[in-house]
Amino acid sequence: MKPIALAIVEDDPIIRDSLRTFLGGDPQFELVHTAVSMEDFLQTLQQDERISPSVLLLDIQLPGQSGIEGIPSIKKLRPGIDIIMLTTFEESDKIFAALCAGACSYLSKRVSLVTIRDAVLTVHRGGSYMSPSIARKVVEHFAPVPKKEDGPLTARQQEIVDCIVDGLSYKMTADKLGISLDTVRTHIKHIYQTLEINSKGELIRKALDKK
Amino acid sequence: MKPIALAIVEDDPIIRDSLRTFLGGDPQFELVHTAVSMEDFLQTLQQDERISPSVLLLDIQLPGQSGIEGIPSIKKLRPGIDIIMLTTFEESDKIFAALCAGACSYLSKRVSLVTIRDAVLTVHRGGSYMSPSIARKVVEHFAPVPKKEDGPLTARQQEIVDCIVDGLSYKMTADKLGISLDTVRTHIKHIYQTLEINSKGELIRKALDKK
DNA sequence: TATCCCCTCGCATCAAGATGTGATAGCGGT
DNA sequence: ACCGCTATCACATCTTGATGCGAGGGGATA
Repeated sequence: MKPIALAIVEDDPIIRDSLRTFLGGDPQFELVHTAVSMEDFLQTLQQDERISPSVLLLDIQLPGQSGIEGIPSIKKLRPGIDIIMLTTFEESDKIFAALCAGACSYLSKRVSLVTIRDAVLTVHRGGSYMSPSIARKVVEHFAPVPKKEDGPLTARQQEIVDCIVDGLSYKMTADKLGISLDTVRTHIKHIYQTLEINSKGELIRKALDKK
Repeated sequence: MKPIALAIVEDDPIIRDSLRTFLGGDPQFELVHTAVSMEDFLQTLQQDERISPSVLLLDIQLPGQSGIEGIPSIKKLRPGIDIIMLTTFEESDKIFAALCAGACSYLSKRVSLVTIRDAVLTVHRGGSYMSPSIARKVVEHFAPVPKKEDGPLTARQQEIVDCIVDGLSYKMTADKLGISLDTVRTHIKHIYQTLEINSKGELIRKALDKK
């Protein structure tokens, strides 16, 4: 089994050294690079093509460019790299920003070195490890609340909305539903009042959002 | 420490019994109910208010109503319950459907009983445990691919699109960007030509689709 | 320099949408 | 029988959007 090429970007010397010692001393890993800032790391990747870690432990809070901001640049230079974010805080915003940018795991720094080691192994096997509390935030993103309420619109109103969202004009909608143009207008009026909006654009967005 | 009230819904007698034996024999848990189908379980919840598990292990593949379909009903009867899905397969569709319905963890049945036990404890502490391969699918949902291809629009055009999609009118867009209404119109015109569309509605849908 | 693309702006016109006032009719519940 | 809700339609008015024609300035490039 070839060792896993590993890189670390972390500004705190204490944490950096403890990671370096623990992971670097493990024959499963080969610590190919350690940097103290995004700028540092990116420059190294650019200058030396041979440095190609397969997993990166990346601090989220860095002086200068933050870890999250740097992810796109890293991915551009080494597309296949798997990124594990390390963080002190567990703010939802940061979590989602990091995941959207392309991170594949998100760990609180409070976890043990063993957990971090296992996370690296897991990620390298194509998995993903999340701290439990972070995972919970992620799943809550999918089901913000048992708010499965289908809009407070009547069946007829929903039909009109569907037509509009399908790109039909009022006229075409009227034809399709076999009613008059003015009736469509009236429905739209009521729909706007109900949804507290006032333009077709907002209607389409609302309708598309909840799908 | 009070034991965690636990329920199990699982049709396979072998898995059900092994869960029952292992978890039921652990003093950390109190196994308040075991059902073989959704229908069974829902009926029990309805008939006996006292049965109020705080964590539910729910098979996804059940005869009759599936586990996913049943989640809304369960949540309606016992809103506070934390649901851990158990599954044989790891299809993205099912995973997301379950999470959207309100499940808070998702486990492959291949994992060990110890892992399942730990997942229950984790969930009860307000966390969430995901099998690594499932977690990976979840994170990929956020960053489908480094497919950051911004449409064939110029930077300026994209700014206008963003405004429109944000619900602004041409007038408001013009004000926000500090240009004239006519200029916005001109941009829109070009954007429509480029994207081969001819209405604000289509623009919004296109823009929203690729996000 | 000549050329091309992009951003900017103006005017004009017609279509589409937003909004108000009002009216008729059916259906279900009190 | 009366009330409330929904669906239907009409007319009027004003705003917004779609589109065509034209034009000047700036930057990049051949």
